[in-house]
Amino acid sequence: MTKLRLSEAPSSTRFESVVERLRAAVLAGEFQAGERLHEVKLTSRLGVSRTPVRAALQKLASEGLLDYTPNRGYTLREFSISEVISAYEVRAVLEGLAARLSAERGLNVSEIATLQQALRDGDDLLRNGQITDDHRAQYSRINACFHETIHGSAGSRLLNETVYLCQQVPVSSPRYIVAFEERDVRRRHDDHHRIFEAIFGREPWRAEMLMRDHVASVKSSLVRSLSSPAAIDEELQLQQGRG
Amino acid sequence: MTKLRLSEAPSSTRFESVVERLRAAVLAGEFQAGERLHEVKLTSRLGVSRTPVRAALQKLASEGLLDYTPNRGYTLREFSISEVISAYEVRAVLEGLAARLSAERGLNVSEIATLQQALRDGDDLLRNGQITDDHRAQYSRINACFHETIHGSAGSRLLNETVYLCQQVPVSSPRYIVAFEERDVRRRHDDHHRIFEAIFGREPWRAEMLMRDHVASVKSSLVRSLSSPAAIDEELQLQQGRG
DNA sequence: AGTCAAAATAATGTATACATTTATTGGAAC
DNA sequence: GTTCCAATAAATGTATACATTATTTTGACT
Repeated sequence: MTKLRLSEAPSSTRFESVVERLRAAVLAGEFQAGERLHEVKLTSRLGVSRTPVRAALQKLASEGLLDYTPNRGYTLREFSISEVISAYEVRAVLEGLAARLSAERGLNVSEIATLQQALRDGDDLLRNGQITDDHRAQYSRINACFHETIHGSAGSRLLNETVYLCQQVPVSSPRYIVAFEERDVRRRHDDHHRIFEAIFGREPWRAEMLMRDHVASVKSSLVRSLSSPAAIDEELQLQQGRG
Repeated sequence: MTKLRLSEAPSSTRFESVVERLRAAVLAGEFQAGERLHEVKLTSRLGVSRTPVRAALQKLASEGLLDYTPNRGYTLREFSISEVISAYEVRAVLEGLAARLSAERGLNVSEIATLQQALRDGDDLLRNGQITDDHRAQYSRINACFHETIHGSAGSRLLNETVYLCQQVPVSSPRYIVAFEERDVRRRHDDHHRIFEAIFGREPWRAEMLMRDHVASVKSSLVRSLSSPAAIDEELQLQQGRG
């Protein structure tokens, strides 16, 4: 019945399409921080009526990307550096919890297979000497798969939803892992091996601690990269648009 | 300009009013778990058009109270006992993080005053021998004030939003603290004193650990109370409506 | 009787007109 | 020139008609 899709669901409704297009526009920096997003202007820009636009704005606000004030509409939220950094802190404790719950509950065979495959894929990718941008992009997918499998195996929908919210904070998204250096990638892949062992071996406390430090290390890398002025400019563009 | 209000903002718009009324209806158990919430039926029931009803449904779905499927509408989400319990786990790690960040950053004078007042109010309330239901209701407010002040002092909006989501899980709301026994209330008030000391004394690690265990102890009490079959029935009503 | 398909029904998705609130503009009073 | 208020413009809030999709019903065919 439904056509075979390569990646995601096809946004059957205009509302969903507008959500994706608006989010992409925001993340691409097409609006300034604090800028107001007028419904009617977006209407002409996106070629749909106000109804799906309004719904999309509400959804993006619920994801934390926009601010909303009754009778005054939506504005692009400002993300301070400290807010971005603390998003990693939040994600670290949540993913740590996911690892602990997963270890307490135990992995099923499907989850074990997926995680082991992700580990092997990572091994293969990092075996060769040099790491290209393409490698980094591939590893980003493997990394997402590894983490998502653990989130899922924790068995808490609320936990999944809160982790999702953390990843909606602009620079906090896992895909920005491509910005990191080679030794960081290798180190994090080693982390994955140890985390899997801890969960597989039913060591909740160790799994939590390892995962927590694993995610927090991304924060550290970000802070380190933000130490150079050029990097700060770069990140600020991503966060706040090219204001 | 704006009139003085006793508690909350007055929901100037129909949309906000519908959100509150619908949420109250859901928490009062006026719908069954998995039941569909038809827009048109709610329209006649609430006396407004579909537009604010749709927006309200979307908001409640974003809070995790409803499920949504495109072209098929909204249904009341089912909350399993394990989901409710893990909501406390999530809240525990998040509030633990809030305490740590608060201790790292330091309390300002206003926050110190608020927390000390909450501690004194609790002391006064618990000094007298017996604890009535009215006392419990009062303590519930004091408790909320204490925790909210710490969340705020952590300085992370994402953290506040994720904690809010945890509290939207039906039975997980702090107001259900009234269900607990007297010695639990006293024990938790003692926790508050120690947590304040840890934050005030800039001991991040200790503050996190204490707060985490503090919130997790609520989970333990809930699990204990769920051990008796009668209590299980009671909680299930709260969760799933009187289906 | 059972199964399947087409028609009818009813729900959600969308566009749009109107209502209400907010923001802007212009001018009178000081 | 500044301040304030009224008038205007423009934005969001709401209702509703229509479009599209999902569900149910009906009836023909096996």
